[in-house]
Amino acid sequence: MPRSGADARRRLQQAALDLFRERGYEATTAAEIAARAGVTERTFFRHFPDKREALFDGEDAFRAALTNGVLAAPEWATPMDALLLAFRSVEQTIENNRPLTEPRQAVIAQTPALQERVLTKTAALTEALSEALSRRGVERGLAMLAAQVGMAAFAYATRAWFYDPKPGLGAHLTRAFAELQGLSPARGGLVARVTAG
Amino acid sequence: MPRSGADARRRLQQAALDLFRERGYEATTAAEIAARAGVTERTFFRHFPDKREALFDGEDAFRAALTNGVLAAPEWATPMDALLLAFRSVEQTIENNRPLTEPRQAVIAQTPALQERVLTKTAALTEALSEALSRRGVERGLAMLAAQVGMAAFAYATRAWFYDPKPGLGAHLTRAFAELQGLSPARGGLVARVTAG
DNA sequence: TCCTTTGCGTCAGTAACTGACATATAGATG
DNA sequence: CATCTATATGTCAGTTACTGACGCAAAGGA
Repeated sequence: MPRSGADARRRLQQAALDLFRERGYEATTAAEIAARAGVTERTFFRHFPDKREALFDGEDAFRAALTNGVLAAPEWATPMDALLLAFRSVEQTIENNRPLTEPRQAVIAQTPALQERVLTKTAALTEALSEALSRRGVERGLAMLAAQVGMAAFAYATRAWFYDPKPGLGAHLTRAFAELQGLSPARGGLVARVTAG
Repeated sequence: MPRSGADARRRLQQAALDLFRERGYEATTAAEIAARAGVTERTFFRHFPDKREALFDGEDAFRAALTNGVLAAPEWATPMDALLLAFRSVEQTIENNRPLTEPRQAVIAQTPALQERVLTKTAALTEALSEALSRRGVERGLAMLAAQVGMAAFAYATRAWFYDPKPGLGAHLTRAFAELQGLSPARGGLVARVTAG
C-alpha cells in the first residue's frame, strides 16, 4: 500500500486542537488548520467530513470495547448489570486518556457547535449499546430505554469523576448505578401506585 | 409596534416543511424556501438563525409547560413522580399536535443534520427539567440524572405511542415509568450486590 | 523498470451564513 | 390628517464550509 496519510491526519488533528484552543473554534478556518499542518484545505476535508470531526477520533475503538463488554457479560446479568460491566471494562482506558480528553473538553465546553456533535456521538454510542443489549435477547424498545438510562448514569459518573478523580472512575460508576436505584420512588409514591394499578 | 413579520415567518416555516418533503432537506436551498414564501433569502436568515431552525418552533412554550409541571408537583412527590406528572400535564397538547408533528418527523427521520438538531433540542429540554428539579431541592447532579432518565422514559413512551396510539399517550407514559422500575436489577443481581457493598 | 494504487495540490463552483446600508410600511403622536 | 419612529424587508458584497474534477507525485508490487 502506497503513502499512508496517517501522518498528515495526526498533524491535522493536533493543529485543529491547538488552533481551537488559541483562537476558539469559530475564529479558526479550515484553511488555517490545514496550513499549520502543512497541507491544503482540500486535504483537510479528505481526512475529515467536516470541521468538527477533526476533534473527534478513536470513537470506533471505544464503541467496540463497550459493545464487547455488554456481549461478554454473563448470561444471568440483567440489562443494567451488563451495562455496568461494560462501563467498568473501559474504566482504565478512560482514566489513562484523561490528559488527552481534558483539553478537548475545555474547547467543547465553550463552543455550541461542538457540543451538538458530542450529542450525536453519544447517541451513536447509545444506539450501539442498545443493539448489543437486544442481541442478548432484550426487546428492542426496552433495550434502547436501558441503554439511555445506562448512558445517563455513565455521564453522571463521569461528571463526578471529572471534579473528584480521587476515588477513581469505578467508584463513581457503582455509585451512579446505586443512585439510579434511589431514583425509584418510595413505596407508596405516585409512580409506585400507578405502576401497581 | 409597526409590521409584525409573524406572517412571513409562518410562510417560511410552511415553505420549508413543504420543500423538505418534496425534495429533501439537503436538496433545497434557503433561497428556494425564501422564494416560495415570497421573501428574500436574507429575510429567511433574519427569522431563523440557520436553515434547520425553520423546522423547529414553539419549543419554548413546550419547555415552559414541562418545567411548570415539575414545579407544580406536590411537595411529597419524588423526582420521578414530578417528572411523570410534568409529562402527563402536556399529554393532551402532544396528542393534539400529532397531525402537525407527524410530517415533520418523516422529514427528520431521513436527514442526519436534522436529527442532530433534535438531539440538542432534547438536551435543552432535559437541562430545563433538571433545573426545575433542582429548584425543588434536588441536588444538581442528581437532578440531571433524574431528568435524563425521565426523558429516556418519555422518549420510550412517545415511540410506543407513535406506533400504537390507541391506548393514549398517558397509558404509554405510565407503562414507561413502570418499565423503568423493572430495569432495576433483580434482588441479588450484580448492581444490587454492588450497591449493598 | 513499469505499473498500479493512493494521497495530495489546484481550480472552480455551490450554498450557508453575515454585515452594512437603504427603503418601505404600520402604528403612535401631535 | 401629517409626521415621526420603530421595525421588517430588500439589496449587495463578502466570508467560509464543503464538493467535484483533473492532474501529479510517490510508494510499493510485478
